Amino acid sequence: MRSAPLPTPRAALRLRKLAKGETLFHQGDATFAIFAVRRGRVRLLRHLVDGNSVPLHAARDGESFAEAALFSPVYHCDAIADVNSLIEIHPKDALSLALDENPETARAFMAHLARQVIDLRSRLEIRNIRSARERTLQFLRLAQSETDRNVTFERPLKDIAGDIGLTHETFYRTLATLESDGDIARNGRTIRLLPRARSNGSE
Amino acid sequence: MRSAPLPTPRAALRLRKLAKGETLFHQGDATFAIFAVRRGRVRLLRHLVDGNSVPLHAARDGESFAEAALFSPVYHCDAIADVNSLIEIHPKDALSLALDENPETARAFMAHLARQVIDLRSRLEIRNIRSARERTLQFLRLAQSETDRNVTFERPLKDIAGDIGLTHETFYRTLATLESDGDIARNGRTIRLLPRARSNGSE
DNA sequence: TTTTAAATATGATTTGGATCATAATAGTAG
DNA sequence: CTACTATTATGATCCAAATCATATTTAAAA
Repeated sequence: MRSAPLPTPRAALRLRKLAKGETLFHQGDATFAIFAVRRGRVRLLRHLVDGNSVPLHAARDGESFAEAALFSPVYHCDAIADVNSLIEIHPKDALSLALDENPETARAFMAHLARQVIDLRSRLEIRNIRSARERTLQFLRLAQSETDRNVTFERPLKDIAGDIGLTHETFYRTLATLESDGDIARNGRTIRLLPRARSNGSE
Repeated sequence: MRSAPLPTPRAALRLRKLAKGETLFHQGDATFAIFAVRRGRVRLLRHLVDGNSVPLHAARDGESFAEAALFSPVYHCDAIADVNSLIEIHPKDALSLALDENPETARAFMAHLARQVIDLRSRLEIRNIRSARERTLQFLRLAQSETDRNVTFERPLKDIAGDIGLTHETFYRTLATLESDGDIARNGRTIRLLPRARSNGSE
């Protein structure tokens, strides 16, 4: 459920390479664009009045970020490349114009945002499950395709573990247990939910 | 950082009371509106092909939900009142028309969604912090007002604990420890971050 | 190819938050 | 005012996931 492309006119889209540690924008800078990560990882960091800072997000491959810049005169956080990254730059003026002039475009952008909201809410919901086993099962259920019951991860399981808030050790172990219990079948990064993998039958 | 109202024309807005357990819509139903919770709580539940179901979200006071219905012919989950609730109904046709005809309105809706995306991402980020103490501190830092360093919770601390993924016992204990360490000052549901409460200075 | 690094995997141990229990306080309903 | 309920609070114990350690396998680089 990665994000769809932003509806920026082709001609206006720019790309920029960021070296590890390089800053894309600073908190307080005038907003000039919103962005998407083509390749790499960008950390968003908010500085507080008391001198502390709070990590807000780490945007990864395929993710857009700083969408709110469209509606704000300044950025509300720093954006710093965590690793060498390739970034799509969607200039505010072009995007804003496209959104105002073309209702189709506006709808596409709204849909993009709405989908993200849904996705993020469900991720939070999954994190409310304490048990590694149940959390993993629910995650797999949500991630499975509509047609077959397979999930294929394009990224290392190690990273998936982080996504759902488990250490990689615990995630590997949990998958091993689920497999030996007959709840899932595995083939590398492809996992199939087996029929017996039902929710806790106690209710 | 509760959500702003949806930009529905006054005349089109409807209200509906839901009794505890009552269903607002079913997965697969044709979409007719998006919603907001005035008072109460609504659970969103997705049914899977394999017969299992996954909780997607629990929308509470002030929250909008099913925003994606604007862009989909059918609902992708059930919505069931968890407790007696009062719901705002924002009919699709009126809202859709308003969005298409008035760029201002469309912008307001986009901003509403974008703000939610930011908020949700930061909540997820906070959940990546394992230590109850650090998670609580970061949460307070994000929640503090821009001007003074106070946070006042309108809801029971018990509920706040759930929001950040801690049991209420642990949350109470953590606050007590932070207070006795001089990291925060408390007055009921108002908490002030004290200057010495800095991030882990090790990096 | 060989070398090196990253991902996958699993064992041993620790620990911090969950759980269970109980109580005091505040808030609400009668 | 009294009774009842929800919230806040704290102690004791437990346990599951984190941590630390160590291989093995896979993938990438030289």
